[in-house]
Amino acid sequence: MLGGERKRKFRDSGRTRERLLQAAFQEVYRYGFQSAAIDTILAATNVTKGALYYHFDSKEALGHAIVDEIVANLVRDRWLLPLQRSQDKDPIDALIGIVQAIPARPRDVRSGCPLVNLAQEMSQLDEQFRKRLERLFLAWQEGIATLLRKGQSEGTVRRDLVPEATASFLIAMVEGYEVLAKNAQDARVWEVGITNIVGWLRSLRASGKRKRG
Amino acid sequence: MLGGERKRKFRDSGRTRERLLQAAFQEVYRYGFQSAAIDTILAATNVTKGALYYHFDSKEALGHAIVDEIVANLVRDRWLLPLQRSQDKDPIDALIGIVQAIPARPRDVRSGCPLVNLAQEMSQLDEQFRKRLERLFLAWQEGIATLLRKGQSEGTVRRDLVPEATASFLIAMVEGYEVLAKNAQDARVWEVGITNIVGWLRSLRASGKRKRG
DNA sequence: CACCTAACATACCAACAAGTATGTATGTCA
DNA sequence: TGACATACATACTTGTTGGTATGTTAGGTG
Repeated sequence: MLGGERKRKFRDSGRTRERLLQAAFQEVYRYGFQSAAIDTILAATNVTKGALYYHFDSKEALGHAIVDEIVANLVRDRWLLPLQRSQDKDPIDALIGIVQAIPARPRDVRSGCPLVNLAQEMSQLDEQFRKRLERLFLAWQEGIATLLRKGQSEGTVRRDLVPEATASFLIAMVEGYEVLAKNAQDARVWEVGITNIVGWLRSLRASGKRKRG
Repeated sequence: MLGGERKRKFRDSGRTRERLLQAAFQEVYRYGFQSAAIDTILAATNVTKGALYYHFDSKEALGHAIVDEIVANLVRDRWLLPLQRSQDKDPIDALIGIVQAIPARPRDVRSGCPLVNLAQEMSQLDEQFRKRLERLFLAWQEGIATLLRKGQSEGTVRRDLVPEATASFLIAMVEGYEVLAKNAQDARVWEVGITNIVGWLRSLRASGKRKRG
């Protein structure tokens, strides 16, 4: 007995917090942090203001939690974990696969990348925000750079390129197209971008392959 | 007599409008459109609310004017005119020069690109904004594509690439790095980006040159 | 069962926002 | 010179915002 799940609809602190975070993320993702309205988040979750301010000290703290928990997880799920999981594959093929797996549904394209959205809006206005976002960017970059280094030592990636700089180049391309596609509100812009990025990725291959040949 | 300039300090409608636009641009550039405060613009210009709403129907109309007049001029001055002026030069060299001429002072890097800032914030929220911004993006892309086409017909640019797609690729790179550098609040990120972009631009050259040898 | 605190709920506030109603001064032209 | 539209100035309204002060209730503990 002692049903762990049943009747846990009320007074489940962790779940309330999680629901607030999710709704807040959606609101911020849509309207930006500054224009995100607390009342909208409350309406979406059927939670009251007292409850929200019990879980989060301020709107700013709520925003920081969104970055630390939700956006960080997105980066992890879409990049860091796939990068780790492809330790045994060809690095370039792995990167191509990851890039092509970025959500390309109209809804995603129209809303843009959460990380870029927040960085663009907040990095100049709130140093706390900026630092948190920079952590994610650096982890992202480092994940790619590590894979590139591995490819270089294995002879599948050109040795003349600097892993960190190349990684940031890839990130810049992805984000740049994300902005373009978002402005165009058109998934085809994104698809063209993917094609171009993939073409560029192929150009990173070492010309004379060592392994397996 | 009839001094055209003297005592034209007051009641100069055009000048008042222009000052409002400039101050509004600065405010929007800094805080974003939604968070830009009319009162701040008024304080910065010593203009009253009645005067502002005489020149602009609404905050939205003010924002549209910023895009149409100020941001459009930035695109024109930094890209379209330089692109036209370099009709006689090697297209790749011209593009490299233009990219390297993008303002890289810390202040510019930290604030980002006005066009990207606005696109990122508004394209999903206000179709009027989006359309105006898209006009600028398309003009930008077309300017680059035209130069690439010229290079292709002259034999200095690779014939296998699609001018429009390549142009948008370049734009995505520039904007992507602009976002990265803005988030890092570090001009060095931008400089690394320029180096990478220039390297990529060189890869667009036709391998065997036809003209001049 | 009593008690206590974590987890909420309600009602309110002060600040600020965009926008407007209305008044006033200025230049122009008959 | 006087009428009149242009170009402003002032004061106000209405709505929204993040935040808070003060309750109330659930649920575990002794």
